[in-house]
Amino acid sequence: MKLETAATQLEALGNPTRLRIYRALVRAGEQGLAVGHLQERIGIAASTLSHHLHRLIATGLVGQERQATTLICRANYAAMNGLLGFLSDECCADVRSPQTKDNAA
Amino acid sequence: MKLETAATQLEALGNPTRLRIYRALVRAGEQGLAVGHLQERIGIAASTLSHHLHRLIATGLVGQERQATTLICRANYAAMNGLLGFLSDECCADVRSPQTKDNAA
DNA sequence: GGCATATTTCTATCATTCTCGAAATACCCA
DNA sequence: TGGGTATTTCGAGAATGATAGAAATATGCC
Repeated sequence: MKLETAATQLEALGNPTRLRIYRALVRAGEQGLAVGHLQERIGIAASTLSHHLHRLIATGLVGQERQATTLICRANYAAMNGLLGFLSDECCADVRSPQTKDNAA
Repeated sequence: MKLETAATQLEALGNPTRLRIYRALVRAGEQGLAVGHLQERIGIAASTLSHHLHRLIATGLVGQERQATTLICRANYAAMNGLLGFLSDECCADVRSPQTKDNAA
């Protein structure tokens, strides 16, 4: 994973409102959660929620699927695992042997 | 860990420049890295680097220690582990059993 | 087609962030 | 104390982000 991709995903999760949204979606599991239900749960304006959802979707952390008039949102677990992998590989895994890694910034 | 704390740390890592800084510090290991060396490595203005370092330090992800005229920066591995723990516990761990968690957003 | 519900897009405002150069400060050494 | 290096603070400009109300669009149902 490119550093810029990881940064974009981290930034997406780095807003309290979006982190709440994402957490709610993860807790909803495979079943997902409709935008309207998300709105009730988080308690923000629909337009604000739409804005934040777009950012999460743009990073690949969240997916959407239409079911009739409602849009079901789901957390993309693979994306989160990729991000955690990046953090582990690039930023955490070599605490005890930093010299084994390319030291370029 | 509070959600707001996690969001602040994620936001701190969610900027490409800061993620580079953080990665360089992690790779430097326990020895740490002087601000000046960081600047050479990342290639940004000293004032910009200082600004970003402050944000990383404010979140607890990075620590600083004075050695004469130079300031040594170090990654705070405990903080990163706490953040990864939050993501696992709150956002990832219960993929297979979402109903066992408090569902409030 | 017409209505109802769900969601987005548009528009606007306010706040924050990123970046850098210049000036100021901190620390050490002679 | 004077000078030199390291780093921060100040000031400013351009860009981006968060928020929400109003209007527009999408979909299904009758």
